[in-house]
Amino acid sequence: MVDHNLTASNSMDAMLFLTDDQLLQGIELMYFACKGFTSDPDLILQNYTYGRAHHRAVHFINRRKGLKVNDLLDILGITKQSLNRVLRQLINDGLVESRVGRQDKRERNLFLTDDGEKLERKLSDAQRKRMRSAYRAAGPDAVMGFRLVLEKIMDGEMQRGSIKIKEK
Amino acid sequence: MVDHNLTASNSMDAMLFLTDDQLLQGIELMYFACKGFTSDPDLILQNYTYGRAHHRAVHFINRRKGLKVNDLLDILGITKQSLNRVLRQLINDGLVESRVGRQDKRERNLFLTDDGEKLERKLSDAQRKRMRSAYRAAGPDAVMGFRLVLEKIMDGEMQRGSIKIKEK
DNA sequence: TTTATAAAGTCAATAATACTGACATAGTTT
DNA sequence: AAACTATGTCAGTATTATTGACTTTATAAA
Repeated sequence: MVDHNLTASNSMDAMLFLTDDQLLQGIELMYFACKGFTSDPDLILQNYTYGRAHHRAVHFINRRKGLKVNDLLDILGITKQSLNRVLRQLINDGLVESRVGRQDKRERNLFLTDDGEKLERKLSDAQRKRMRSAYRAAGPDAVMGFRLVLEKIMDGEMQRGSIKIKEK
Repeated sequence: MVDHNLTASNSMDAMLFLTDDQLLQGIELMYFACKGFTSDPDLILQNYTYGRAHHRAVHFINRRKGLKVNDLLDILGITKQSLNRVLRQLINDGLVESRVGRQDKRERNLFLTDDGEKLERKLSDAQRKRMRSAYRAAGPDAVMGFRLVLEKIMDGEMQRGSIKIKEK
């Protein structure tokens, strides 16, 4: 096993953590964890006429209630034509409400209806359950590390402008 | 900031780490990190006639040299019809070699050719670079935690049989 | 040795999600 | 009034996945 009783500034860290093989292992770990993470909601979604795209939309509308269509486009990183198909379905089915903006009437603020919240709940419960048991099993210190590394992975992306999240 | 100077058995951990909001934040973090992780190779692949599916195949053939077609199917979790299209292209283009099994001649062992290794290298270099800088920035302890949590997330999946990795 | 099973490969039809390009409508700015 | 912005829509296409049916070749079992 790798001795991790080191500080980040220790000159040995490169040898211990940054070999190509170690990095590839990390990459694979990410791949499988990502896959595992979408599998629970996917199973649930099979009983609906919805897919992952609907899940993502519902998730972010729930997390940033009242966000604008453009905000959602930026977050998801897809074209408006792609989002439109999904959003139209969700609105027609009464899961999402699109309210005309109060200041700027061109804008539409998106909200989940009660039914939309029900679906969101159903989908995220499965993921939360998995996340909770992983967090519990790994312990608080590991969770801090997990979050930190993921944030650092994202940092590179943010700098490239591929992920845009407007913080108000 | 959250005080993480705790042990995993501390009874406060639930309150500190396992609120629905904390869990949703973790879920979001996973989403963005996964997205960031595929974006570098995606950019490279735009210059080819290949997509993510080819990348995944090339990655695992490199990581488990000589693996059988069925092994690759299990790892990727797709149908053989889906894999076949990808594999056929890679073989025709001379990036992957398919050798008849020595003991069981029904089996095909898959290997990367020199050209295949070149592409694999090109694709994984981008990901390794990102992983390396994230690991460096986060530090060794965080990396241990990162790996541990990801493994725990996968554990649930393995138990469900959704991910099958045959260890020899 | 015939029969059954297994590994791999193929063809066809379909679905979900994304893309580009073109265009429309309503509202805001200049 | 003209230009721009936010949203919505239609049409066509690409990638990656699916299911179902079938073939070929090789191994295992009766």
